[in-house]
Amino acid sequence: MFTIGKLARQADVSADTVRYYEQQGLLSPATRSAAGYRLYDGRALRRLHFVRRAQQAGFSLAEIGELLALKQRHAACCRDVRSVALEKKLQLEHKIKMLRGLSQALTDLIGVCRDETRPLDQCPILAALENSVAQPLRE
Amino acid sequence: MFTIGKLARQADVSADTVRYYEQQGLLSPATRSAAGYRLYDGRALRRLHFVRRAQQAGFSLAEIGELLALKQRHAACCRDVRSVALEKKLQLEHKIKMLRGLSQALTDLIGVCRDETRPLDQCPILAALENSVAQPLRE
DNA sequence: CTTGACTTTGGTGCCGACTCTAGAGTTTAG
DNA sequence: CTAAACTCTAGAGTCGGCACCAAAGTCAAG
Repeated sequence: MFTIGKLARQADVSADTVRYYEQQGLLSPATRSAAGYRLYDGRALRRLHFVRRAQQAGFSLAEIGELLALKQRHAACCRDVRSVALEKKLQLEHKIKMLRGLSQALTDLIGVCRDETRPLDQCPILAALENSVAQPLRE
Repeated sequence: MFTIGKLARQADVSADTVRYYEQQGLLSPATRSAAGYRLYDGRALRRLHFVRRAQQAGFSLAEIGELLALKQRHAACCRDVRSVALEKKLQLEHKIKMLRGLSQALTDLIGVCRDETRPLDQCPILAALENSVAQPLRE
């Protein structure tokens, strides 16, 4: 059993973050010491790692909460987890498309600027921004 | 000369948004009426369009502030604008790479889950999240 | 002249994931 | 025994880009 600081160091997060996760219902101490210190065990450490890794995989804390809830319910099966992941992947790809649209719009803007020494009032980038921008992707 | 509501409608934003832009130093009224109403002219409208289009191109309000500041300085030239745009494009592409890494990590996770009816305690997705996740891209 | 639409200011709230503060109590190393 | 390091709670602050509110003043139509 170890205190919050040791837990936090092992997962490379701050103690504040651990307390925040607890407040969000993602992680709770195995028990408390007589003085009220949170005490964690190996399971808590694994759970904290789970949270961090799920974050690295792009899940929000709320979504991680769902995953953890699924883990609890024995009625749930692997398909449920898989569909959460699929849904998240769709969201990610949508976002990527939007960003690619933005990137392309910038490429267009940069492309129209040939003579870099031109004074600003003739800058085609600024002119393009005043009139219109290559449509990214509509949301 | 028109009041804030008319300006806002012409650019399809709310009057609150226009005031917010003013507070951020992006846009100010040409003058005020005797009663203190903000009064805008065509230049303000063009500027507001500029702000919105630059947003569509992926610039934050702070970055748009830089672009506008460049427009003011006559010493600046087209190259300066171009380099702001290039920088922004690099940031965008970095973000896209990160997201693609996430998406790939999710693909991997989804891929290991073959038998969807398996009970949760054998779910390979959850197992993978407990142990490690395909490294996205390190920030 | 009244009604309703508009505008003003200053303020608060929202999302997400923390981060920091203050003041008090606890544990540990020397 | 003392000083440093740690932990507790509750609450506020951060970032960006607004939305929403109230109370009061102003303007245009009928």
